[in-house]
Order: sequence, then structure tokens, then C-alpha cells
Amino acid sequence: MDDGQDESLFEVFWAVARRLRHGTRVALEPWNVTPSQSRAIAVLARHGEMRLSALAEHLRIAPRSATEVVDDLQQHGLVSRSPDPADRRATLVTLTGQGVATATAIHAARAEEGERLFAALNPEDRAHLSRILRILRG
Amino acid sequence: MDDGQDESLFEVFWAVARRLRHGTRVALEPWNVTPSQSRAIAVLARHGEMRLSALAEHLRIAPRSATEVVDDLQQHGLVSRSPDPADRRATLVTLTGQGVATATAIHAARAEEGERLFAALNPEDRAHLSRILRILRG
DNA sequence: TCGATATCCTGAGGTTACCTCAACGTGAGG
DNA sequence: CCTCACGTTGAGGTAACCTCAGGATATCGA
Repeated sequence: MDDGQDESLFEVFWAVARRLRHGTRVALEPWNVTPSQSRAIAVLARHGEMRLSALAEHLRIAPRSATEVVDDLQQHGLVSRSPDPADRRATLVTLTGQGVATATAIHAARAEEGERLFAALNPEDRAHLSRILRILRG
Repeated sequence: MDDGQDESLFEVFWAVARRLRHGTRVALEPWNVTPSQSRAIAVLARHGEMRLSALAEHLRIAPRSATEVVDDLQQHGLVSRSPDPADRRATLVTLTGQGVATATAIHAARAEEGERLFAALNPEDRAHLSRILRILRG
């Protein structure tokens, strides 16, 4: 068996990830967007207006599923559809003003949540963690 | 904007978590158990025979949902139901021999997957990471 | 220029993993 | 022994994905 040092790198990492996930979920509540909606908003905020199919690719979901996510966001007034002038088969998805506002608010809330968790570390450990995670990210 | 150092502790952590999750999913494929089934098996392997309701509590799902997970596992021959002699309203869920074997195999596969990811670190960084994660776990 | 073929989106309907609500059998205290 | 609580399950719902098929549009080869 493991002596408890080894077994844990995996387990402990998961435990911390769970804390972070939980915190994020709570932080997202005020905007009542679902996680998948929030992912879509983040993609649009980062890359700007794009086709439904491109959004699907970014989210790694089927195009048909992106249609549904966009339907929901549109109903909440966070995105708008418009025909792509370059290809009338395609529809472009764009963040509305409210969508942009929501995107930045969510981003800030997430950052703050991370901040809150990582606040337990002294600067030196933060530097260590940052460096090590970048190695692991590959 | 952030200078890329701060923004990332959160983001980079997620990226690593995603890698770990993906790797685990792949590592679990050979046993074709779903993630929720694997969680249930892990709980039973760790704590032994228990009531459906207790299992539900450990998994943080509704008792009714635990029924379904156990149905699936039973159909795959990994657990068995038996009436609780102490309270005939309750049913006890027990890992079968095959269930125990699957549990240990999955545990080993997960550990190996973690090993594979964390192998990129030298012993010193592993120690750092382990220590820091334990702080964050709280 | 025009037909064959490919691409983009969406309607219809399925799956998975959860949920709530109500009912049935059983236990326990007054 | 009667009421009330508890453990489990049937019925039915939801969210977020999926595939398949079809209509509209683009593109390419002859």
C-alpha cells in the first residue's frame, strides 16, 4: 500500500478542486446562469462574435446543443443572433450589452472566489503553486 | 487587466483539474462503469456494507437516486441487496467479490493516472505541492 | 450554368443522471 | 393498538447533452 503521502496527491488535488468548484457555483448564483451558459458567455467574451458552429467547437459540444444554449441565453437577453453576411446559412452569436456586463461580472466573481481560496497561502507558496501548476498543465 | 500571474492561479488550477479528470475518465473506460457508479463503489469499498439511505448521504444525492445507481450496479453484478436484519424496512448494499475486485482495480488505475500526471514533477516540487494542497483543502 | 455535393442550422426525439412527490411496508412510542 | 415516523421504490419531471433527418444556402466540377 501507499504510505499516505503518495495516495494523496491525487486525492488532495481533487478535494481542493471540489472546494473551488463549489465556491464558483455559489459565486455564480446571483446571475442565475447555468454553468454551461456561463461557459458560452466566457467564450464569447474572450473571442467575440462567432458562428454557432464555432461556439459549439469551443465548448466541445455538438452544434445542435449549442443551438439550445444560445436559445436560453437569447431568452435571457444576453446574446443576439444575426445572419452572417458572408454566408447566409450561418448565424452569428453576439453578446448584448447586458451579456458583456454579465461576462465581466462573472469573471470578477470567479477571480475573487479563487482569491479567497488562495488567500490561505503566503506569497512564497503562491509562487510555488503557480510555477508547479504551470508544469502540470503541460 | 491582470498581468497574467494572478489571473492564472484560478485558471491554471482548473486546467490541471481538467487534465486529471480527462485522464481519469479514460482510465475508467475498461471497466465501463459510469462516474457515478464508480463513486458509489468507492464509498462501499471504503466503508463497507451500508443502507441505501446511508449510501445516498455519502454520495450527496437523493435516496431515490441511490436506488437507481444500486439497480445498475446490481445488474452488473457488482453489488447485492440484502434485507437489514436490524430493520426490515431497510436494505443493505454490499459489494460482491467482483465488486471488490473492480473497486481495487479502479483505485489502482486512478492512482496510476495521478502518478502519470505528477511524474512531471521532481521530488522537491511534489513535496511542495502536497504541502500546499493540504493547506488549501482546509 | 447547372447539377451534385457539402455545410449550417434546427425540429424531433432519445439518453443519463439527477430530482420531487406519493404510496407501501415496517418500526416505535404513547 | 393506533398513530406517526422512516426506508425504499414507482411514477413522472428536468437539464444538458446526444443523433438523425431535412431545408436553405454555398461551392465545385463539368
